[in-house]
Parts: sequence; C-alpha cells; structure tokens
Amino acid sequence: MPLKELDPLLHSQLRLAIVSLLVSVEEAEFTYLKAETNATAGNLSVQLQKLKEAGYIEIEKSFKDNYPQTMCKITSKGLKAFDTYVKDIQHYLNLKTKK
Amino acid sequence: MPLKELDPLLHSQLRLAIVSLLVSVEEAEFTYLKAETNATAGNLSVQLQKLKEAGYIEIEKSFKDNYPQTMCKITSKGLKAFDTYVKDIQHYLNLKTKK
DNA sequence: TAAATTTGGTTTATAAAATAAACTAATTTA
DNA sequence: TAAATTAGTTTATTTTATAAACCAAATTTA
Repeated sequence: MPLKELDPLLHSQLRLAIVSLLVSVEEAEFTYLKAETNATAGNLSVQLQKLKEAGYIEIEKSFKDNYPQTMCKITSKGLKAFDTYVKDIQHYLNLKTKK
Repeated sequence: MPLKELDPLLHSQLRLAIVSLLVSVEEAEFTYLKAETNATAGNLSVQLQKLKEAGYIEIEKSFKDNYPQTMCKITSKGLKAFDTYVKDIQHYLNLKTKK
C-alpha cells in the first residue's frame, strides 16, 4: 500500500516549515520563526494557531524586554505526526532511504 | 539557505501522486491513475489539466476498445521539476539522504 | 428495441485553505 | 508628542482543492 493520505495539517508549506524548525530547536520565538520562514506575521499567527489547536505545538506567551513574546515548542503528538508525515511522503518521492 | 519555496504545482497531494506514478511508469491511462490515487474523476481531470498547462505532462487522447482513452506521460520538464521538488522538500523533512 | 446502466471523461459549483491587508496595543525614537 | 517600530491578532480576499453535476458514447438488461 504505497500512497497514504498525507496529514493535511503538515502538508502545507508554512506549517511544515514551522514544525521542521521546531523539531530541530525544540523551542522558538515567533520572531525567529517569522525570520526563518519568511512568512508574514498574519499568516504565521494563523498557522501557529492551527498547529496549537491540533495539539502539535504549545504556545506560551510572556513579555521580554517590555515586548510580548510568543514561544513555541513541539509536543510529542506533533513529533509523532511529523515522523509519520516524513515516512508517508517518502513514498510519493520515490525515496527508499531511511531517516 | 535551507527552506526553499516548494513548487506549488507539485505540492499538492494528488498532483504529487500523479507525477510520482508517472515518473515510475513513464506512461499511464487516466483510469489507472484514478485507481491508484483513489481520486474522483473530476478532481483527476482538473489536476491533469494543470500539470499539462505547466508542461509537466503530455496528454494524448485516443480510443481503445471503442472507449475514449486518455494517456499521460511525464515530460522532461516535469521530471526536472519533480527532482527539484524532491531535493527541496528533503530540507523540510530534515533528511540528509540522497536520492 | 427502448430504457437503464456503465465507461470515460469534462465542466461548473462549493468548500476549504492559504495569504494578505487591516487593525490593535504598547514601546521607542526623533 | 507625533511618527515609527515591535509583536503580534483579526478579518477579508484570493487561491486551491474537491465534489457534484453533467455529457456522449457504448453496453447491458428487460
């Protein structure tokens, strides 16, 4: 059974980029994600909310140097979803390789 | 420079599945693609047209056993685009592997 | 042999998603 | 103190994906 359904929450360029970054760093600020992904703030805000609603990431808001700070980190659920997505899309890419 | 823009024509589950199949077989009927992708005929028809308009595939219509037959095959442009897409998305997937 | 069904699609309409634009609120700078 | 900047959110618009409806010809069934 080759081509499985790709998790629609992850099969989105920006959300995939966000999760990809969070997998590596385990915690990142809104501004960092914005800079790394080249997304607009609005788009980033919306996509982060979707990932949060899905339980893929956690968002903690605080203040740093008087400015609001939005910290994001991936959850174990998000990590699992990402791993599954990586496995699934490899069949589409005709990749035989392991992670 | 890690996260490049993903070709929006290929970053679509169904179109990616179509191209993935065509890369392997080099020629396929509409009905075969429909069966393999589990797509509805309408959706498949639309996505094939988009791939054709982009020059990623060629479509040849004929008749076989009295019924219309739509044959699809990938072009060199489509092949290149697919290879690029595969390379690009690997950065998102945190894969270090070669093809 | 006429009606119903199936095959192999296309076209059009709807739902969902991504994105951009507009806005908020506080802070800093000139 | 007015303008610009930071760090976002909310709302509106555009784009995309998908489904539903449709079409023509061929085949089956009654």
